[in-house]
Amino acid sequence: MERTMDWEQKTLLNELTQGKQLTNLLRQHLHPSSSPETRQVLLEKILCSYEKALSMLNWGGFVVETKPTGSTLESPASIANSSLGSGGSDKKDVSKKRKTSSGWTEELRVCSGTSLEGPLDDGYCWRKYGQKDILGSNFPRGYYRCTHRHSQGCLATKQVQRSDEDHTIFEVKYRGRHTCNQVSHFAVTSAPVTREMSKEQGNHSRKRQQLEEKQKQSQEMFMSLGAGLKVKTEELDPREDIFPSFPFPVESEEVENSMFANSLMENEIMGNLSPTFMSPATSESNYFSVSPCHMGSFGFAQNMQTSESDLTEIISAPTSVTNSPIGDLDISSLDKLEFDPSFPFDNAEFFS
DNA sequence: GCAATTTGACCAGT
DNA sequence: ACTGGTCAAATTGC
Repeated sequence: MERTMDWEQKTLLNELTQGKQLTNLLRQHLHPSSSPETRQVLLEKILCSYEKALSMLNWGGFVVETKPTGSTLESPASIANSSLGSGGSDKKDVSKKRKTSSGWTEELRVCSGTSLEGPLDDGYCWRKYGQKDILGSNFPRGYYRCTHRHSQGCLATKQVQRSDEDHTIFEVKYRGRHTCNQVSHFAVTSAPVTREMSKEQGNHSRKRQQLEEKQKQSQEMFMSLGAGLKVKTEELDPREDIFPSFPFPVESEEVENSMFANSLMENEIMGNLSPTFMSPATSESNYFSVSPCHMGSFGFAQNMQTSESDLTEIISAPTSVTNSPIGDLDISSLDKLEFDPSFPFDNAEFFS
């Protein structure tokens, strides 16, 4: 019902408020004594907040100018808020409105080719809210939204559908960005828990309760799947891709785009995920300390569509999965920092 | 009893 | 009119 609007407004308000607070912070750090990095970060976050807010207001128009610079700030919430009209249907504003495909920011293919069937989970808690038989598809498409939709107003959603060609492949589309504080251990540990396949397998498990169990499982799964996993991003209309707003796997692409891509990519492609960079501990701790834009900036991955198909093959699931949590962490705006040992989080205090 | 899933209905875009 | 996305009541499971 009106909740949708409330959330949007709330989110919008939060962004604007955040922008204001960050601006104040920046003002405080205008002193010469303050480090330039700090100011830079604050600046980016401020921009991030405002872009989010603006994009929210412009959802329908897809107006988000992203700067191909390192400080990829994009409008996260925009997409998320876009439409997932939550609950209220009777209200004219949002409700059961159907968004065109353009709303989907990312499409991935998760292939679990080995013993363990089912797609990898991205580490978030999803709640299924619908299923549809799609014309021309042998398998139904499942619709999921973030479990924290109501509690935290997280508007992230995803679609999962088994591939006709290869039923071991799950095509996953994401839309919206997680604005919840959810930090999944799966994600961190790259554990794949597959809710989307729950139906097919009749394996319904309540996440929290069985979290640990899953974690184990998924880890094993992950290990076994390892090489066999593939995560592909499919090309979308360039225009539609303006919003690369999805945290999870997409990340791999972003990494490619990012300035530090080279070095990182090398490592990842070679199968050496840099644990240091994405150590769970780091992720989580940073997650909270640097959350202002944590959902915000993954974009620009799309620019890379060029060699996507090839790269994606290379960029094995491990990478994306492993990274997913981080993606959520806000690599975007902090990307540089993440890799800058000098910057670190002694500055994190600013983001409280 | 609560939370998640299922599933038919509803709605809007094409 | 058809199709895809979402809602929400009913169902299921813990």
